[in-house]
Amino acid sequence: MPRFSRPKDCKNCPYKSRAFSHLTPEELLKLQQNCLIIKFKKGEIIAKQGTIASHSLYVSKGLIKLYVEGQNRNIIIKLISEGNFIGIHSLFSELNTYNFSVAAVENSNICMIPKEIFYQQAQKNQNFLFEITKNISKCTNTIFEKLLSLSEKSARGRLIETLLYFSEEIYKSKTFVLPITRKELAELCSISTENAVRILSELKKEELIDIDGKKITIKQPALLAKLSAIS
Amino acid sequence: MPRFSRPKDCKNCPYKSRAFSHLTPEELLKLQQNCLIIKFKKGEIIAKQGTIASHSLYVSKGLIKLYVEGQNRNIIIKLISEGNFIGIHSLFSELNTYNFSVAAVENSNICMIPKEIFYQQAQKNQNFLFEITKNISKCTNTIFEKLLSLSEKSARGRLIETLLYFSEEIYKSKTFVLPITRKELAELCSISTENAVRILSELKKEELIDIDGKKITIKQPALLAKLSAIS
DNA sequence: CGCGAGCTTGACGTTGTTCAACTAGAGTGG
DNA sequence: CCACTCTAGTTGAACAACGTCAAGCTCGCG
Repeated sequence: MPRFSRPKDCKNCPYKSRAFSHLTPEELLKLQQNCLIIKFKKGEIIAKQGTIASHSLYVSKGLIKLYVEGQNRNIIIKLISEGNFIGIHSLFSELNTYNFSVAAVENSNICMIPKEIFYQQAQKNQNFLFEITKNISKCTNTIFEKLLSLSEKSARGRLIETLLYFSEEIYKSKTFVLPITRKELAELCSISTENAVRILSELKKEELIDIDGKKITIKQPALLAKLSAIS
Repeated sequence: MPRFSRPKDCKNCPYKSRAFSHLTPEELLKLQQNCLIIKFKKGEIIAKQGTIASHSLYVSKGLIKLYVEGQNRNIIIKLISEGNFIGIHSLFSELNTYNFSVAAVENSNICMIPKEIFYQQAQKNQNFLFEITKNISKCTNTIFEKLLSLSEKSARGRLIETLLYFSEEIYKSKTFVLPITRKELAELCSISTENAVRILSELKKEELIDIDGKKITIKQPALLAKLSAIS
């Protein structure tokens, strides 16, 4: 099985970005012809901190993590699911090297368009660029929220916040299967693995959640939301 | 003395944004005619967290702080000096309310252009929007760096980093006068005021810096840089 | 069957916050 | 002009939160 391919029909792709709906059929075709879909297996690195951002990256299938390699441990900035660009702001910043790494959390397909083509398109179509700009703004807000969370909340508050994020935003269900390891969960909250495990155990003991391996059930969403807000 | 005025000659303003150099004389004039310069005294609030972003904000004189009001204490995200937009990403995000507050650290002049006018201009002139997009990307990177610093470094490391920032980036001198109080310095590093004072005293005792009230001298920049990186 | 990775728990030390007390200087009103 | 008050700055001590180290456990895989 080939590890890469050309997209067949971007126009009718159910996962395409809203930005692409602003393009003319010709413009879309041009991007399609220059786009490569690369398949990444779980755990594989998609982009590496410090390398030059030569392509736009877009998740067309799967789940990836955007993280920074620290001296001791990594920090996961966020998970990105299908239908979203990855760190698109890096393409527009002065120094165009990635200040983060990207890896596949699940088997994923990534659409890659050369930076120049993407740039040309942004220069040509106002609404496209506008949509990209909004995208970057949203990304800024996400990081902003994370900064606040890190600065204001305790480890417990951040972990609860993350669990609710999975439950409410990603899976939209009170029961879900964590797609990541305990270590990654900890890295996502910027706490130690041991502390993450400890807090999970406490929350179970307090009957706020239920745990069965990677299967987690939110038992008291309202109370947890309150706890996350104040602690 | 009036607290607000219309700009007289944006074209020749020495502090104007690079984005404005992409405008035609007519476009610039239109912005100028719709722009208000508001004078804020030290300590006054320029924009309040939760309110709607109705104008673009630009620092044409002075120094301002962009901060978030927490339950216990504030968190200063960054200081912004003259020649820069303030939280421009808020203008382009879905919900257009500020998720931060802005206040004058020194007496400052702020140029305000109604959002609609600014938007129209962005829609009309490709290069202008492109420059704004780069601006937002840069802002994202700044917050990103702050997030990393907060997650990786100790209080001591963050404080040293901030001192070096003032010395190297803002004042470009080994001796400078802190424009902010100890409390604000602490909020800028996301630590308690007491801890900030304590660390400053330690650094003085260790002969790494010198302190005389708000006047600070960096005595061993290289060593401090090293300390900031690893701690 | 043994090995390693992921997970879990306990013990302990470090870091940083909070509380409390004190000082210095600036501004205010009698 | 002097007492008063308020804020900023400073230092010490107690305490809580969190990370680190160590040990053991389970499960899947070679």
